[in-house]
Amino acid sequence: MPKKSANWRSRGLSRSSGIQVMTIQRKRTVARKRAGERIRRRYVARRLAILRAAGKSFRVRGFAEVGMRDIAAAADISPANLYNYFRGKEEILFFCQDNTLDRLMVALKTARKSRVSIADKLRSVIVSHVRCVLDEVEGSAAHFLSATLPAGLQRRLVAKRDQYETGIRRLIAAGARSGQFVASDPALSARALLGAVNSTVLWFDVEGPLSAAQIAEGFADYLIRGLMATDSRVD
Amino acid sequence: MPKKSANWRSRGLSRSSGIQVMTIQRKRTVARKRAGERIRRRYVARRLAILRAAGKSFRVRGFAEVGMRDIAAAADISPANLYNYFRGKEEILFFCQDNTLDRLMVALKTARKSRVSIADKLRSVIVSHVRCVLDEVEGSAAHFLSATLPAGLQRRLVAKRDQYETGIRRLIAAGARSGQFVASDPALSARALLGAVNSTVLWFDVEGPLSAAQIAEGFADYLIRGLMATDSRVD
DNA sequence: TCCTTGTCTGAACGGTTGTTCAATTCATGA
DNA sequence: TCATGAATTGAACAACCGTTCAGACAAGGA
Repeated sequence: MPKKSANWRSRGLSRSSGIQVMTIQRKRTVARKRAGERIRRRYVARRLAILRAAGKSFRVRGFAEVGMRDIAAAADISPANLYNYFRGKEEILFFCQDNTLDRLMVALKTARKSRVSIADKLRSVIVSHVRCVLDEVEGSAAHFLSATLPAGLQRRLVAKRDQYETGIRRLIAAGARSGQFVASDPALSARALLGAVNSTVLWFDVEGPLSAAQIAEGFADYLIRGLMATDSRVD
Repeated sequence: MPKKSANWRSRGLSRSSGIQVMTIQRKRTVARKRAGERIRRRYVARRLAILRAAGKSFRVRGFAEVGMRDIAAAADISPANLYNYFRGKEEILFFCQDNTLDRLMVALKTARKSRVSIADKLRSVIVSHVRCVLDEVEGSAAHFLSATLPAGLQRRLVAKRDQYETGIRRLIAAGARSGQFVASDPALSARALLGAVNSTVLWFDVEGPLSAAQIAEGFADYLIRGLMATDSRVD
């Protein structure tokens, strides 16, 4: 890392989901007075395109192996221009993973609210998870957090990930309490389950024999069967 | 990568398991005539120490994040001296993973030969696998092959890994044929199983609440239960 | 003892990395 | 049409990487 990045041209809309990422954001340009809507839209679109390109690269080659010049090339942009949209490489990774985690959380909450059995809720979560991380346009391996992020960003990602993991753990625990699932350590089962689904990014091939949906179904079958109490089996 | 490493002081015993690694090995020193046993032993001991130090670092921080200077520091040695024992960083990673894969294969073969049920064979493999990758002295995440190795080494590792995976797949298929396991896609189940056990290296903490053995047992319970046919359940 | 041989190291090399910056092009609103 | 500011870029920077190398050091064998 060459230099401590000092100042960055703030944009007023640095985070589309509203959360303030960096603690200090020195403003080079004064706050734009009612910035043009088209400009703003083009800006967020470019931003998204970069995130997609970077996410895809990270997913197939790993964070450390992908350079800024690679990301720039994948996004059809000059390396320097990346810094108009992100503070640096680490922030790009942060948004990739943060975005994926948000989508996982949405799927979790949706499943929790649905009026089906706990097993079916969990199945829905697993299927969504696999499709989410394997999704070609927005996918990102959410659980492979390289420990190289700055402490603050890292802490926020880990917190969100833990929230997700806790949700799954609670689902498993509830299933056990209701007698539908076998009694076991929910933390351990959750970790095994997540480890399995996350590992798909390591070998999934878009042109391979199995589609993401097929993998999702197969994994869900296996991973839920392992939780089922014997006497509640239906098959 | 600064330079194509050209010549390297060959040692005659470059590979303890006998397989020739590099195709060309220019000899700087003429073949040692009956080299002193003490010298030889000290040499392989240092070599092993380096591998252990490097493996531990790789496991907790990842291949790309660990520099030669880190490995050297962890092994209490100067960076330059590493090159007396290995051709370079990539070879160190290769030996780490190759060694782990060898140990996994041994466990697999042992389990296969034992006269127990297929489920118990698989359980033994899973338990060995978890303990193997979490082992503090020699552990290494065998399935996280960074694609940055030179093609030749990479090919050999992948071949060995596939051999292992096929073994597990066969075990699952055999269980299904015998009616002990439920019918499913063995390839998919094997991948899920391996993904789960390999992911333990990402969160395992030596000082955490769960020992490696406990994790191994818990994972084996869950992952085998998911394969069991309903009517052959005993619990 | 001396000579040989292997072990070890500090300093450096070339290359690549993430990042910055001055300058140029482009788009926009008046 | 022009002026303003955003968007973009090539070139450069400092830091770090894996690696090399000449030479200092230690240790056996004679």
